Amino acid sequence: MQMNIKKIAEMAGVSVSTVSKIMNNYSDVSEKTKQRVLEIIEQTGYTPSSSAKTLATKKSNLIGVIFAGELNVEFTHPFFVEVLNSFKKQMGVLGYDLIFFSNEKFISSGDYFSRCLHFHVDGCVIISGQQMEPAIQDLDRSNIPCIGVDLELTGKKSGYVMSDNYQIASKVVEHFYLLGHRELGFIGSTADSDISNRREAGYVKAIAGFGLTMNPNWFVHGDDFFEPSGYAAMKQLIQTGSLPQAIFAASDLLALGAVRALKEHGLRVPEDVAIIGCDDIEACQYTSPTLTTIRQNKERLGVLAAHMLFDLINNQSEGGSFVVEPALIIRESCGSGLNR
Amino acid sequence: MQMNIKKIAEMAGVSVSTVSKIMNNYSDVSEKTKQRVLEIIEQTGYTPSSSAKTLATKKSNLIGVIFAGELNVEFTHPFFVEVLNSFKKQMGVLGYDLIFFSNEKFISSGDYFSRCLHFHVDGCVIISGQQMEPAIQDLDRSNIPCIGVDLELTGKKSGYVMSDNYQIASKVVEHFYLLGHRELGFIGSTADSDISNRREAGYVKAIAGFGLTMNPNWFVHGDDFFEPSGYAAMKQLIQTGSLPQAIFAASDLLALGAVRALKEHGLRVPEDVAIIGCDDIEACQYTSPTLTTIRQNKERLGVLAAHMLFDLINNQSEGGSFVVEPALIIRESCGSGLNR
DNA sequence: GCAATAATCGAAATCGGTTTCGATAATATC
DNA sequence: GATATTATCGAAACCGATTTCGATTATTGC
Repeated sequence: MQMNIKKIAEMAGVSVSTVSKIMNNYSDVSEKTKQRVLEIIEQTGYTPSSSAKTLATKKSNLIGVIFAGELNVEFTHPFFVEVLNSFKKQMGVLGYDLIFFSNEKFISSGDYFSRCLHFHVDGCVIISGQQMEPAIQDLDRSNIPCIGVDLELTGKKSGYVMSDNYQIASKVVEHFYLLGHRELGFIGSTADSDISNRREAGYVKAIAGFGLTMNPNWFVHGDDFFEPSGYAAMKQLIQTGSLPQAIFAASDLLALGAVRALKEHGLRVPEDVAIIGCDDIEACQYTSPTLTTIRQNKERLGVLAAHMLFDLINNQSEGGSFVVEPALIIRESCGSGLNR
Repeated sequence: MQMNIKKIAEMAGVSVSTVSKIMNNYSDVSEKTKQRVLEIIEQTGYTPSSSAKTLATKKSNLIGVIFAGELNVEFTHPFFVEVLNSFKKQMGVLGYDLIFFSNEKFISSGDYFSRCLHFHVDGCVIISGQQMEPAIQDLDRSNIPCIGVDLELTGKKSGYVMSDNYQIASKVVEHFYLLGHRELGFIGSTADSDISNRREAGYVKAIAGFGLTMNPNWFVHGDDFFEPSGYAAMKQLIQTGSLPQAIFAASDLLALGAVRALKEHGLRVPEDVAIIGCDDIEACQYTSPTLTTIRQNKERLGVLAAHMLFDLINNQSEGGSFVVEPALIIRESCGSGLNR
C-alpha cells in the first residue's frame, strides 16, 4: 500500500509535522520518538513524494540537461556523452538527479526556459557546439543557474567549461613543427560551429607563433564533424593538386575521413601526409594507422561542470569559466613520435 | 515575475478552476473567456508547475531510465546509447520527458523502486545486459510499468525488447558455413552476462543445426565486452596451439581485441582466421580489416520499447516482449562476402 | 517548591494545481 | 410566459509535503 506522511504520523501516534521534521533532521524532536518513527518508516518503505516536497520548498534536486543545436547527435555524440557521464556521476554525488527534456510538444518550440520553470529544476547544463540559439539566450539571461559545455554562457547565474582550444591547436602545431613539417593544412566543420572556429583560430595563431606562414588553400571545411565530411574535404584538397605536409582535423572523424580519401588516392599516412585528429574517440585506437590526436579531459570537464553548477545553485559562486588542458596522444598517423 | 494559476485567474477575472479547465481542454468553458485567458497566458509566459500537477493528478509524464548492472558503462555504452537515443525521441513524441536516477544517496543502495515512487514516474525503462539484480526484481514485480532492454522482465506490468540472439548466431554460422568454414570458435564475456550467454547458446544451437560439431576448446571468455578482454581471450586461444577457421565474438570490441592479438602473432584476418563481431559499432568501419558484424536494429528497439511502455502505462497492453531481427553486415574480416 | 528556561510537539497555513458538484445564466420547448 | 434543459462558471476539498509559531511539558536554578 502506498504510504504518505499522514499515515506514518498516525501509525507512530505523532503529528505530520513531527514526521517531516524527522525526515529533514530538525533538532526539536526527541531521540525516542525519532527512533520510533524511523522504524515505522523503515518497515513500511515510505518514500516522500518529490512533487509535494518540490511544491513546498521550491527545490527539486533536479538538474535539466539540454542538448542544443543539432538534434541528431544527443546521446550518440562520442565526446559530449563522456562529459555527460562524468557530469552525471558527480552530480549524483552532490545529491541531484538528471532530467532530460524530450517532450516534443514543448521541445520542438525550443522553449527550454519554460521547461526549466515547469520542472522547477535547480539548475541546468547546456551541451552544444553550435552558436547560441535565442532559446538558450533566454536561459542564460534568467536566474536559473546554467553551465555550458563548449558553450560560452555569460549570464549572471551562468558559467561554462571547455577545453583550451588555443592550447589544443598549439600542441598540434608544436608536434608538427618538431617533426619537421612546415606546410600545415586544416580540415574544419561549418562556419557556424563555434568549436571548429575556435580551433581554427587557435591553429592560425599557433602557426604564426611558430614563425610559419599559413596557406589558405590548405584550409578546407566540411558540412559537419562526421567522417564523410572529412572524406569530402580531403578530396577537395587533393583535387587542387597541392597538398600540405601535415593536416589538423577539428575532429577525429573528420581525420578518419581524410585518411580514407588519401588512401583511396594512393597516398600514405603518415609518409605522404601526417594527420592529427581531435577528441580521442575510441575508434582512434583501432584504425589503420592508429590516429594521433588531442584528447580532451572529458572526465574533468564533467566534474568541473558539476561543481560549478553546484556552487552557482548554492550562491557560492558568481559564475565564470573553467578551461581545461588538453593532451597530445601520439599514435601512428604522424609517424614516429617523440614523446611530448 | 513568476506566474501561477491564481494570478492568471485574477488577471482574467475568472476563477482558478476555469483557468485549469482551459489548460486541460475541458468543454464547459465558453469560447470567449477561453480566448481571453489564453491571451493572458501567452502574454505572461505562464507555465504550470509540474510538481503541483503531479501532486494533484498522480501522473508525472516522466519516464525513469535505469542503467542496471555495470555502473561504468551508462552513457558511454555504444549499443545502449543508441537504443536510448531512439527511445528518448519516440517517448518525446508521445509526450514524455526522461529522468535519470543519479543521486548517489539513493542509487548506491540500488533502491530504484523507491526512486520511482518518489518521482511518481509513469513508467520506466531498464537497460542492462546483466542478470537481474534483486532491486530490479522489486520493480519488475511492482505495478509500475517497466520495459527491459536486453533484460527479460516478466512482471504483470512489464515487458521487454531485445534482438533475436538465436537469429544473430544463426546468421553468423550460416555466413561462415557458406564461406566454407567448418571449425568455429567463440569469444564471449563472463558467465553472468545474459547477452553473452544467449548468443553463445544460439551459436551452439546453430552449429548443430548446420550439422557441424562444436569444439569446446575453441570457446573462450573474457571479463567483459571490451577490447582488452577480446585480446586476452584470443591470446589464450592462440596458446592452446589449435585455432578454429572462424570466430564469432559476442561484441565488436571483443572482435577487435581478437584481431589485434592475431595480428600480433603474425596471423592474418581473414586469410588465417575469419572474424565476425556483434553490434556494429561505429569503429567497425574504420578498422583494418573493417569488421564484418551483426547489426542490431537499435532504432527499432528504442521505438518499440517506447510504444510498449506507452501502452502499458495506458493499460492498453498486458506486457510481453518484442524480438527484433538482426542484420549481417558484410565487410572485410571474413573475406569476400557473398551478399546474404 | 516555584519561577524561569529549554525541550518537545502539533495546529494550521501554504505551495500550485485538479476535480467534483452545485449555482446561476442562457436557451429551448410547448 | 412558465418550465425544462443546457451551457458556463466558481467554491471548496484535496494531493503530500514544509514551516512557523504557539502550547505544553520537562528541566533547571535558587
